[in-house]
Amino acid sequence: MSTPTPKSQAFDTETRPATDPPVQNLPKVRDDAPVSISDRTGSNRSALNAPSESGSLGRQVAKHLRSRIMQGEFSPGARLPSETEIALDYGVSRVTVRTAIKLLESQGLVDVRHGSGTFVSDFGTEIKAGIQELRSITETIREMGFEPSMERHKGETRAASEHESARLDLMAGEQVLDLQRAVFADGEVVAYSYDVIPIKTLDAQMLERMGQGSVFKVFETIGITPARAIAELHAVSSQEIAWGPQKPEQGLFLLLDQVHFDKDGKPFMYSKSYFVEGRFQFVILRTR
Amino acid sequence: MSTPTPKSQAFDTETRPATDPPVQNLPKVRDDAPVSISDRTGSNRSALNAPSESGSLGRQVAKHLRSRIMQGEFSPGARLPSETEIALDYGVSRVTVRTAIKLLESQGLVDVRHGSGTFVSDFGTEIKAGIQELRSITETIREMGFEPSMERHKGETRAASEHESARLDLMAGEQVLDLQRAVFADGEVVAYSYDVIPIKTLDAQMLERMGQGSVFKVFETIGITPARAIAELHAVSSQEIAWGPQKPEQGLFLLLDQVHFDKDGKPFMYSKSYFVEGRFQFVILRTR
DNA sequence: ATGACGTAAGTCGTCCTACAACTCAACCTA
DNA sequence: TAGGTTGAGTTGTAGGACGACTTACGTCAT
Repeated sequence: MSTPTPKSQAFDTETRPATDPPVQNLPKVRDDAPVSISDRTGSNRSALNAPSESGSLGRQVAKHLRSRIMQGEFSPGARLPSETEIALDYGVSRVTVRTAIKLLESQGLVDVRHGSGTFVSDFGTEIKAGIQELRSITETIREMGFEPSMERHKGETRAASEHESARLDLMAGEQVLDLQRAVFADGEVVAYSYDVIPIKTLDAQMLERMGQGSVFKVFETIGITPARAIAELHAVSSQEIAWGPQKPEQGLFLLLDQVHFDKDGKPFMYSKSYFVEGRFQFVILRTR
Repeated sequence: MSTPTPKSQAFDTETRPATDPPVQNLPKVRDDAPVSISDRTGSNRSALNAPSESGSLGRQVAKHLRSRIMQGEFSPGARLPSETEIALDYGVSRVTVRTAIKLLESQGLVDVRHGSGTFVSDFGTEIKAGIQELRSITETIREMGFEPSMERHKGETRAASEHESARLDLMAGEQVLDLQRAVFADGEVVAYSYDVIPIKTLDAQMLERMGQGSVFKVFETIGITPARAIAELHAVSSQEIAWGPQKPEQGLFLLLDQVHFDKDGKPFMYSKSYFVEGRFQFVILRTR
């Protein structure tokens, strides 16, 4: 990156070809050299450039702030540095910092008070098991301090049911992978997962790998990133759901019936997750 | 407040004086007379100033846009006007519009695409029963197109249990109002609500009014505005919960066990709402 | 001393202006 | 016709300025 095109300044590495100044528009000058600059101690300026493309700057900052909060750098109730300070720290504009903070606020992580400051929400850290955050079950379990594991009970291809076709936006009778697994936390069963995945999005090799570990990991390798899920909640009492030696006696479950969408709005998985009542704490932060 | 301090300028009126080049900078005068100005046709400029104090400008705009979307002015998948247009329409800056849109985005109502525009989310309108939106049950029922009603089954004062004291941050043995009600939609029972409210926040007159209608309405009259709730979800199977002629046979409920907080972070109500399974659709939009 | 009041500094909210980065469709060229 | 280029439109970020609110502190009269 010879002539440092100010694109995403700061966090280097970036899309731009290493070759030369892309002739943007007109004589857009801006001859400043937005790099170098001696590193102030404690600066978070270079902390952002994630693995690869991580969304907008604001989201990157939000992500980083979030992890700082989660790791206890700011304890619940504590005040964050002012927006201006944070902006200087990360080397971004205050506008960007504000979008980041707005995001965290909407997630209930912080609490912005006009004229006073931004404070870490009192719950905040407990919330991380919250449903509204889209993440895989295994991921959630691990963050709660347990060791997740899975056991495949069934994994076969079949034609999609009418209901499934509707949810996944498929042709009638299209083939799907029917995956049934038990989910464990520290060896204790916490949920039974029924996943349905359209075959067409997978090649043969994927089918096997879907069994063990996180399904989402496999999706990532083929460029499918989960962006949203729309979920329905139900209480279920049935003996037909669980299996195996740890099958719970009373057969009472909290059902999360959800369709997953990628960032283009295309559905790529339909799953019913039956959580054994009492083994898993679901928390929702409701805001206005 | 004699001298009309320009507080929330904008609607009604307008920031800039129609007179002449605003001097800005140092001698901060601002001698404008903040009224008049003919109404452009179709302008939403004056649509904001709600009942009274409605939060920041950005939130007001968000609220108004939200209702426009809900009322079908923009159908799912449709593109909203550009940020600049909306800003002109409401007579606010683009920054403000952006904060509003960010809010709607975080609620899953719209979908912002860089370089392309802002689109109404495909689900969007279904979501309005979503849990993460904090609103009273009656409000939710009404928005779903049913007529809500309530029936008080019990309403007495007693000492708070240990568990309740912990949740509500009370002294041991403090008095609370124990309210038990059945919730109906178009005459059909959909939920059983167990509410616990500290007495100290109420006067005698309030106690009666708590019985009928929305509890939140009563709270509003004494200046308590619900800002957040932290809720736990459970599946419950029991015959001890419901009562009355419409008592459901199988006794299967989705329990929303929640503590409500006002904007200062003080808990003011602890409630357990048992929703009769199958009668009420809970939808959650999960995002990352 | 004490309490009411005004003042000033700090911080979030909004505005303005100017670009940068991205998308999409129309156009042009090979 | 196929493919690349251009340009207009839209969201994202920057920077500077000021309004509105909160808080702490100092002043002053009691």
